[in-house]
Amino acid sequence: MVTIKDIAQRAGVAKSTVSRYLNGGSVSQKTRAKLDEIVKETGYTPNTFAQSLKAKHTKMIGMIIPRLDSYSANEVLASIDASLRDQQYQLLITNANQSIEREIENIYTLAKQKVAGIILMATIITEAHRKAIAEVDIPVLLLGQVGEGLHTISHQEYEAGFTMGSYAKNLGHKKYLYLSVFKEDVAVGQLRAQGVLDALKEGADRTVEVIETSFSFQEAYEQALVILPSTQATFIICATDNIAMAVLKAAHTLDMSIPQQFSLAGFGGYATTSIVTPSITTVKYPYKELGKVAVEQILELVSGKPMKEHIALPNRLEIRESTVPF
Amino acid sequence: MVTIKDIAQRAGVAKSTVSRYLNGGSVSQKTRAKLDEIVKETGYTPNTFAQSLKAKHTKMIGMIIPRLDSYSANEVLASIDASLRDQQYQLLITNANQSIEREIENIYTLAKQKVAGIILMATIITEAHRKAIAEVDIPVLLLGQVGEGLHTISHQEYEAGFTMGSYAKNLGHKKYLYLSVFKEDVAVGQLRAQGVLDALKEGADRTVEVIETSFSFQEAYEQALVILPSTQATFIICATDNIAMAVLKAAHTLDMSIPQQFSLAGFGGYATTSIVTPSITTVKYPYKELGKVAVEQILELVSGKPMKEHIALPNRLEIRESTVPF
DNA sequence: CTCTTTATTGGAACCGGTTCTATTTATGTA
DNA sequence: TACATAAATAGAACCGGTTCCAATAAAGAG
Repeated sequence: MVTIKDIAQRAGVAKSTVSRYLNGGSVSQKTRAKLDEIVKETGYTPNTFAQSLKAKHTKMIGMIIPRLDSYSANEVLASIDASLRDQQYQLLITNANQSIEREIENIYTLAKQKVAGIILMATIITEAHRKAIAEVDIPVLLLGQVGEGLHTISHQEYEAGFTMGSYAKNLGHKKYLYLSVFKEDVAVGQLRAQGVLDALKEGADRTVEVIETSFSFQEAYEQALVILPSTQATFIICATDNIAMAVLKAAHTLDMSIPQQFSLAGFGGYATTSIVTPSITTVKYPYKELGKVAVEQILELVSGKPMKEHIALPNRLEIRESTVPF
Repeated sequence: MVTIKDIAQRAGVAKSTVSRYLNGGSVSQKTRAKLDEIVKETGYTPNTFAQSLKAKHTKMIGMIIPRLDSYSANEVLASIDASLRDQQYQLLITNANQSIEREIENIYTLAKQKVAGIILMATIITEAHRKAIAEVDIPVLLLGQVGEGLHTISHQEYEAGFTMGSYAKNLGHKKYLYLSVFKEDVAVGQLRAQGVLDALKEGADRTVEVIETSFSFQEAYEQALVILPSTQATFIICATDNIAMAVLKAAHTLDMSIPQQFSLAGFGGYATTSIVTPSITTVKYPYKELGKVAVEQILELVSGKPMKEHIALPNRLEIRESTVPF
């Protein structure tokens, strides 16, 4: 392997000169030309580790995702990857596999890799998260969830819920079922739910039942099989498209027809919701945009500039076949 | 930041002793106990970069995936991530975004990160691939595709095709349509296709039409909209489940019913194929197993042990609602 | 044609570890 | 008790870069 020393020897200069040449310091035309040639000839590239030993950090951004098979995470990831590339940064992805411990652990692991910044897609923010973030002394950007006092980019969850609730209300339905997720998840379990409920609140002849289910397709499916036969609801709103898909499948299994027996809607804008029959009404989130903004912001943070503590992106209702007037 | 020097000073020993302590060299009970305490107290962890400077490689395995939104890639990824963790290795994921150039580029990038080994999910193996693999001097394991002279773990593609073909033949259909992908893809475009065709070959009253389409859902969908109205086929086999889903959607759009008008089958065992209606007959690939074996093998290679050049995993036909006898 | 000022350059120290060698200390054996 | 052998340790060199400082060379001013 060719090192800076080899280059220096070949060129007959000190290695500090080569280092300056590589990093844009003052070097004469003559030596620059000579080095240009030698570097090209030898195909020399500096050893990243030697560089990072002294440098405070690398040209890498670490990203922690909750699971590898999440549609939304992958959409965001793809966008972040592309944007980061434009800025000559490398993306280092680690998987927390739905475990809070692994999330924390990965923060430290990435810090050890001396990434310049960390983008964290968490589901909940615990004290341990805050402690880790404070300790690593690397900018951390939260994605999707809001963390008091931490830099955050998220979706307008409350508004999404409210939009969906209002849409449903205007269709004239009286009995609603909202399939939510655990409350510890602030973005989905609280804000999104609250938006829906607030929109549907007024009016005495309207009832909204809320049942808690899981992000997992399989679990939601099994629960739906139990709930559907007895529900009075003519409009079912699910906290995620994944849950909506599970309800759809359960309906098929039970031989119930949508939207004849009940309307169905979800959140997320997952690609599959437009493929199934009937296609499912959903709120489409701008994942690509989220990724783009996230990269802009983390790089700002990395370069020491301040950012607004919290940025929330708007979303859009997408009406499809699964919802009809009462 | 606390360094090995600090630890050494506190303990009143040389840093070489601390290094030995950390790496399991010979250290007396007394010093070991003292160091145990000091390390715990200070929360010291060695600087990875300093370690990697001398070490030939790190405890990281790099993985290059073709796209971030591929179901199969994610399944494999999840499994590899878990297995690698068990072995105290870190997984570094990079996305080639369907570009051959980026695949090559990522091989070099990962090499610069001094990963111990690289797992490459490529679609085709070019000369540039071989050149890069030879140059980086790091074990590279091919996943999914077979590369002459390179270490490979793949699926039994031909057998999968043959199984599906035989199954279809036994249902008594006469006219088949096989939606394939570009031939440069050896695993899917050649082997899988050949298996299907070979199974369906014999018999004079049987016809098989082959049309080439794309891995992309959208493109396959648009093509299906054109093909379906005029096809005579009563059994459509798609090279991937993704394509099968596209055909299903096109059928819905065109108001054609499956399996009444034609049977439909795919390959892959994607989760969504069991969710849609009708659920789609497919060949289920053991992604988890593939990941597990891949980790075993790459670690063998990393430790210098030889492996069989080519390992191919078996798969299994999964019969669902979308296919019926003629 | 000197004297400053500025642009280049070389050398040494350093980043935080690992590893080799020589030395000291402990242990076992005759 | 003396001697051989094994275990533990210190010190120095090294990995491949960056950075600081002093020295030299080139350029501009008087």
